[in-house]
Amino acid sequence: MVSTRVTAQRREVLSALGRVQGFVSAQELHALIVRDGGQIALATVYTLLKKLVASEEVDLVMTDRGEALYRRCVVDQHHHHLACRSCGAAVEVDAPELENWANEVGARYGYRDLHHVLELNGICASCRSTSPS
Amino acid sequence: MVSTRVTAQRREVLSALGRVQGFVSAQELHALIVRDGGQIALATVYTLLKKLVASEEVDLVMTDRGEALYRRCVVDQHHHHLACRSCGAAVEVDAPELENWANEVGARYGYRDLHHVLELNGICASCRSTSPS
DNA sequence: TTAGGTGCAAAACCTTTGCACACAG
DNA sequence: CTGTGTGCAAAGGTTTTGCACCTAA
Repeated sequence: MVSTRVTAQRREVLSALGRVQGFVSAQELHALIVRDGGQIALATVYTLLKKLVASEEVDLVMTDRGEALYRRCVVDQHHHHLACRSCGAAVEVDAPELENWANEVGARYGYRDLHHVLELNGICASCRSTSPS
Repeated sequence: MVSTRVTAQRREVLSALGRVQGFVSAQELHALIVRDGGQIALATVYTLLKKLVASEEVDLVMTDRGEALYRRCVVDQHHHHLACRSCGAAVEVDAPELENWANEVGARYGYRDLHHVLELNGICASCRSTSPS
């Protein structure tokens, strides 16, 4: 069976994600949980986050340094991210037209069961004023 | 002095970047160069790519798996791919509206130097008739 | 009872670094 | 000559995996 057990660790991770605003790395999340008295292994944090991302309960963004940042999904529908390559600040963006366009294109070429991934990134205003480059 | 020497390796990297469409990882680029008879160390590929990114001659994006992907900076519009998850067959697709939309969204949130990566995938017609999943 | 969850440590991964040698300018 | 570039291997960081034990349902 593909059930999902409610363990203390799972509760800790979800709780910690709820206590944080914005994105957090797996390591930071683990540190936060332990710091607050929770008991959980780093590997378990990774495992849980991976599942949460797979089930679309958590958003994932990558840093320029190759670090994964996680955040509890705010919006319930399919959306994309506009992320800052410098500080990681991200905004959720809807792209209704894109969804339609993707399906049209897929249909045109006979593709079914379509998925799409869109990643938008740039340098946000505050980073531009902070680091003159 | 901060000069830039034209070495065989540097030429190889630039040449390889030119031969590739879209984004490539450092490792793939290294493999490509070696495969084509070039002689270069993986570490050197990383070193060169890092410099090229710093000097804005090359674009950088991160994968969900924490892998860095590089692409030679080009001003002309790029295209996207519609790939089959089963057999890998891919079609090149233009998305002129997407380019505009991406820039609009970026501007709305004060983001500059925008990049975007769009990946479309599905199951192609021939795979659907061949393998009944 | 039993299948999924957890912890630990080792392994896998990509990337960076230290240092000696090579070579473009 | 000079100092940048290169190669190698070892080290760095993050994430995954193997395996034995644990536990929610």
